[in-house]
Amino acid sequence: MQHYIELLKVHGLKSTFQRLQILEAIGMCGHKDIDEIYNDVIKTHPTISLATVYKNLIVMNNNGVLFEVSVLGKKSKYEIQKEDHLHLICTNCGTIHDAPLEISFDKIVSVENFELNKKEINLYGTCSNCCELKVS
Amino acid sequence: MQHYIELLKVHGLKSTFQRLQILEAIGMCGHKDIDEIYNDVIKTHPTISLATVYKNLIVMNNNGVLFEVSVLGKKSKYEIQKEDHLHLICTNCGTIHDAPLEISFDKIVSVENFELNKKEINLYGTCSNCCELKVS
DNA sequence: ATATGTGCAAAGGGTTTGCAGATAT
DNA sequence: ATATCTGCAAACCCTTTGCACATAT
Repeated sequence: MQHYIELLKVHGLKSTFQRLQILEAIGMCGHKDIDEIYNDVIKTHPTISLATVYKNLIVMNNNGVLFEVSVLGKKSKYEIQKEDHLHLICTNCGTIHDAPLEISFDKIVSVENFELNKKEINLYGTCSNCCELKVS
Repeated sequence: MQHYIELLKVHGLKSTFQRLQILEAIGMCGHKDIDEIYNDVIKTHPTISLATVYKNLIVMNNNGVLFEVSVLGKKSKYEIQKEDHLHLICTNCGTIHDAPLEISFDKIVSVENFELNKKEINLYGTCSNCCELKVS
């Protein structure tokens, strides 16, 4: 909680109850799309507006408080600012799992003279949980 | 042209003039979003409907003829089926440049027991062209 | 011959916007 | 005190859908 207040302050955003609830909802499981966030937040704040969630995701994304993770064919999910990692996206159950990114793109970036700002490494497939279910 | 007819046939889709034009438009520069494709195709086929372009992008994507490349904050672009590669996406001019993907994700995938089906590696930044323009 | 594809127009639905009142600093 | 944020409702507009006609195989 205090942590999120700091995070918002660092990025020049006011700490509203709504923003903190949104961050709590995302932090709980790592990655959530707007509907999951909204359905989570209305439990503790029944009068929050979906428009407010939209506005805050945009503003917090623009200010680097959280990041959008695009998911092919689905709505984007959002995660809280964290160090470099890749995403294992299960196309069966929809969960996203973070994994360490031990890869450097220095070579290709220097060859292409590309000024790198942001990486999005998404691997799609079936997670271990869903693999087990398929077998049994 | 003949190449695209084959490509469609291999994936069980009929070769219509509209589909071939869409593939031509994409093939011309590698990556295009729906509006760019539509604006290209109407030059040679003024009566094509935007709905037809939508339907065909969906159907050709589902059948593996082409692939969707998600671009954060913008509309997805589409590319024709090709071997593994990564994308250098310029946030200034919007162009996407392909680069070889000399990386294996075998290790992380086996550690996580993940059944990998599809990779999307997108690097965002400023391309060499736009870098030069900024300096001068 | 017939399963598919196309074009049109309308429906649908997610996202954005404007504004008055509320809130954080 | 005041700049910012929230909630509501309406507007927006991208995307999808249904249907009659056309086309590929």
